[in-house]
Formats: sequence, structure tokens, C-alpha cells
Amino acid sequence: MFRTRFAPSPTGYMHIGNLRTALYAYLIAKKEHGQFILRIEDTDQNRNVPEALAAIYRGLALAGISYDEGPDKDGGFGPYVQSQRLPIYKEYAEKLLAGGHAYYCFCGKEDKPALEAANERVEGYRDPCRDLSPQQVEARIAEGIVPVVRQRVPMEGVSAFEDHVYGHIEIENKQLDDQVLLKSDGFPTYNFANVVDDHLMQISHVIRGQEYLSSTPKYNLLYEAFGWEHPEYIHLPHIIREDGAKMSKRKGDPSFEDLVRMGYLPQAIVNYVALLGWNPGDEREFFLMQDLIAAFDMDRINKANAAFSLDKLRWLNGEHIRSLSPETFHEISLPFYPQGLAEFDLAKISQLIQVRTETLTDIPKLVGFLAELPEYSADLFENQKSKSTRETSRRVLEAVAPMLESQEDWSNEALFELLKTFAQAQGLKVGTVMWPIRTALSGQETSPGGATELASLMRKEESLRRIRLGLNKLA
RNA sequence: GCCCCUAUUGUCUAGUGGUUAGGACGCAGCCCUUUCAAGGCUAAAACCCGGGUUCGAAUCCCGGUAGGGGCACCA
Repeated sequence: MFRTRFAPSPTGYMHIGNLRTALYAYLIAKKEHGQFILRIEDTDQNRNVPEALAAIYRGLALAGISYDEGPDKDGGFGPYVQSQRLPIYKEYAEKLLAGGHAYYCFCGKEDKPALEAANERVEGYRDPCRDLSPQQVEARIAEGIVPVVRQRVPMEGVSAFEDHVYGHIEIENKQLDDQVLLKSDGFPTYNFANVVDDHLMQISHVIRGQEYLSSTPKYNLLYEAFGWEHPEYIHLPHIIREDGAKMSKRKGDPSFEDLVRMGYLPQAIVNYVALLGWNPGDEREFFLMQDLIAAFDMDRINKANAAFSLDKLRWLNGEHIRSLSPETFHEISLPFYPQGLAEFDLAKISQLIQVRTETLTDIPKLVGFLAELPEYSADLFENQKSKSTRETSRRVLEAVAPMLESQEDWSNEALFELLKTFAQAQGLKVGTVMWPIRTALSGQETSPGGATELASLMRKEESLRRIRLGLNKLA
């Protein structure tokens, strides 16, 4: 049975890397019809942000990642919040102590500053408390010193394991340090809690960032000490910026929710992020969640870091937008429409802009001209491609204005037919006729839709008003 | 400082000893066209460097270089 977990610490918002880790863990479980578990790693009392838990729930819901077990969804392996599992860690730490796989350490944080200067570090260094006699330990405790519990890592030997992404990893034990398992405040460290919880929650595959790659041997030593089997490992490369730097909120890199606010569809973001470090082995790039579940393969995850490109996300977002039904697109567009379009048929506008929308936040500048004709220069009436000059534009508008005035059927089709026939009769290119009309109607070099589409969108009077305005500019 | 990991066009990637090194984004051009998009087509653009191994290396080995990560009572 596949059981994976997403185990964020509630320190902030859901960033892109977190989203991908959660997604991969979800995909790996669901691919095998297994369970996906949400666990909150809040063992650092100083770093808990109250808002963060809500952000995690929001992010997962937005992404379409649902968990089978979690803080608010018991599956018999709870509690799923580490701060509520303190007695469990204590119990297991005592087992380790009893078996000699851990020891009490009485050193204060201040006792180690010299060692913390990284280049002073000696390989194979072991804490002096490692060799305290039971009597010495008792004496210290009697003094009232609150100890931490440290893992007793063998000084000799080599620890090795297989990772689904990185393959064979091998580290000499002397490179590993006697890490703290239980802090003096009674909370476990991540290094301890992850092992105890993953085992107790029967996690089969651990999916996490590659920053844990070099401490995984220490975790395996812990599994061994308990006589447990360790899970399979899938360590993930990092997502970085295009300039090679780390993603950082300070540098303005957006979180998952920021991207949604920026007009990206959650499903497009999920699709994009899935492709950052993984590919299906064929040339598909467009995926919805169900397709991802079917196609995902943890053994095809890349080892190298991947740069996050807004450009490509933008394109993929466009693909997702274009794949929406007109009704769905209209529905999600509605909140992005600016004021002043009350008299328009918004559903019709949506149809026109769907294929031209890359992010939902494009919408206001796409449709703004409808509400209010922008200020524009008569130069706009000149266009090489349509063979339009100021002169042809003026003549066309002059000729067309009365025709439109007496036109009753204001549909796109009828208008197009009328103007096309006119062009042919005059021996003009269709473009030469359409260009000045479209320009006068939009006041812009480009617009979502051509002359007759814009006209049919506007009331007849407004269309004629704008055409007369254009004519004035050309007079 | 020590340890671990990584390295194909600007970016995401395919590739597991013999390929004209494939695809995608972006960029440029063309076609289509009622402007712009969308769509179609075309182009430019890559195997970090140096040694091996081999008839033959992007692919295997070694050594550099560069980048990332770890060495917390943070996760």
C-alpha cells in the first residue's frame, strides 16, 4: 500500500517548491490508489505563524490536492499535528536511550560556538556528553540542568541508501554528527519526529526536498536502532529563479496564491509545476490533474534544479484558458471585468477575448476601450498592411457612415456582409474598409475582434458616434 | 574547511555507446486573416572543460571548473 505525506511546517504561505512537493507526493500515492496524508510539522515553537495553517489548507484546496488523512480528517494514525504528539516522541526517545542509541547531553547552546564556525568543524567530532557515566548523568540532572537527547551515531562505517531520484547515496558515518533528537523544551527536532511519525503513520514513500539528502543516513540509523524498515526515498531538486538564485519572497518571487491573484489558473500552475523536474516521457505538456495521476512516474524525476519561468507559465496558462468551455471562461472572467460595461453583452465579450487572454488580469486592458474610447492619434488610421492611408480612411468612413446609419440588422454577420460587398463594389481590399472602422471604434492599434465584431458588440448609436469622431480627426 | 549532489540551446526538457542531438517556451520570419490573438509552417540557438576506455562517446571512467545542498536545541 502506498502512503505518502506532505509535511509542511506552518511558517508562512505555500510557495512554489512546497506546492510541487505536495503535488508529487499526492501523485505518487494516487497513481497507486494509495493514501495521501497531511501532517503539520510545528515542532519549532518560535517559528509558528498562526496564519500559515490556514494558508496550507487553502493552497491544497486551490491546487485540487485532497488528503485522505490530516489534522481535520482522522484516519486512525493521528494526531497529525506534531505538537500534539509530544508523549509519543518522549516514549520513543526513551527506547533509544535504553538501547544506547541515544544519550543525554547537558551542553548549553553557548558551549558550542567555536564548533559552529563551519571551518573549525572536525570530522568525527563527538559530543563530550556521549561518554558520561550513568552517575555523571544523574548528578547533572540533580543539578537541575535540563538535557537534550542526542543520537549516538557510530564513528566507523558507511551508511548507504537508494533514492528514487538520486540513486545510490553513500556517506561515511564519521561525517554525521550526533544530532539532537529531543530539545530541552521537550519538543522533538524534525530529525527525530520525521522518523517516528513516518514509521507510525506507515508512510511508504518519503517525498521531500533534496536538502534532506545528506541527513537521510542519520534517519536510517534511527530506523535501524528501532528495528524498523525505512521508507523509500524520493528527494526532489530545488526550483530556482531564472537567474539561478533561490526563490525568495523578498526578491518578489510569487507564492502559489500570489500567482492565482496574478490571473493564473490553479490548474495551469499545477500543470506547470509538475513539469518542473518531471516529464512524461513523450511530448505532452498539457495536463489536468487526472492525466497527471495517470502519467506520473517517480522514476522519471530529474536530478538537477529547475528554473521557474513565468514566460512558459504564461503560455501554459493561455493553453488552459483556451481549453475552457466558453461558459466556464465567462464565469471565471466576470470578476476581472472593469466597471462601465453594464450595457454590454459580457458573455459575448468573453467569447471574443478567450483566445486572447493569457492571464485573467489581462482582461481589463483588453476590454477597457469598450467602456470608454481612448484618446488616440489620427496616425492610427494609416496602416500599410491594409493599404490604409488617412485619405482612404477618410473616404471609407464618409461613405460607410450613412450606410451604417440605415443598417437595421446590427449583427456581426450582416455588418460584415454589408461592408464586404461595399469593398468589392469599390474595388477595395476588405482590410482597407475595415481598418478605419475598427480603428475608430476602438481607438487602438489592436483590439479583440475586428471592425464588425466590435460594432455588433456596441450599440449602433455608439458605433456611429465613434465613427463620426474618427472622421473629425481626419477632416 | 569537510561531506553529498548536479551540469544538453536564454529557459523547461528528450536522450542511457552509432541520432541530421528530438520536443516545448521565448525570439525572428512567412502563411492564414476584418486589427491583434489563436492556428499552420520555417529559421537561429545546446551536449561545461581536460584526459582516458572504445572501431565509435552527450551517453562509461578519472580529474578539473561552475552551481546547488548539508554540517542548528530550523525544518
